[in-house]
Amino acid sequence: MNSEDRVISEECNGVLTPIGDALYVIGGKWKLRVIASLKDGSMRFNEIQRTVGGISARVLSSELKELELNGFVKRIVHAKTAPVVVEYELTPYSDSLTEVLHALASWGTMHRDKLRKER
Amino acid sequence: MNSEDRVISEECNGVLTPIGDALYVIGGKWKLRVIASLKDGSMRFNEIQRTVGGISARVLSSELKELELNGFVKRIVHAKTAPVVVEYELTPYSDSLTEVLHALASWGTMHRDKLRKER
DNA sequence: CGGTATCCGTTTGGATACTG
DNA sequence: CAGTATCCAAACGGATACCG
Repeated sequence: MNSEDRVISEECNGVLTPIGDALYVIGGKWKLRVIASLKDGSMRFNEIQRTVGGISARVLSSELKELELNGFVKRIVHAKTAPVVVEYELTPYSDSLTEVLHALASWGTMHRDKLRKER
Repeated sequence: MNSEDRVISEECNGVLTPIGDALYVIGGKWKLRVIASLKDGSMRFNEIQRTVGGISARVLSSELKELELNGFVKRIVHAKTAPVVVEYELTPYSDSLTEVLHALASWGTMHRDKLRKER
């Protein structure tokens, strides 16, 4: 990349890189939905699966690992119980996503209304 | 789904469905980036490809078709030119995504800063 | 330039069974 | 319950060639 290309891609549209960064971490079909579902409080594995709906255990498991790795979710094992109870809860850092979640949810609502009226 | 389940999934967390709706339409790796890149004004195919970066012609072509179908983008053919010139521009409806794009971009910026400081 | 067609490896993700 | 293992189908997506 030469200096003129940099001018084009960074000066003219500095929003592309941040959006790319964001999608890299919270993009995909499930991550935001898992986070949103935990907004109401901590939940157990099968509970999340039921709440999110349509996600398989295998996929949910890997999503939760990534979310933990990126600091959005904390995995809590209540030891000394049999069978073991595991809970997932949001970290304070996940609060930083409030605006994103709100914007997305309200856009989704608006869009669905629009489609309904068009039909 | 019985009525009690409905209470759980709709009343306790009515945000999941809208988020699902939104991701269905503007989710994926590229759609928001293509829209963001067109914010600065209409562009031609290869221009978009260069600006977005990392997207192949085949994929960009199919993304643009979906975006057109969903009313975010308008395809404009300047006829009577040889070779034909095609431009893509955002529709007024794509303005409804301003908040989403802004929230995502500013979160991305914040997150990148956070990672940089942690290293 | 603005794409489309084809090929093909990679990734995603569902279903099912299984384990501690 | 909280996952993991395996298998397998479908989707994604890059590379390349090609067309008007």
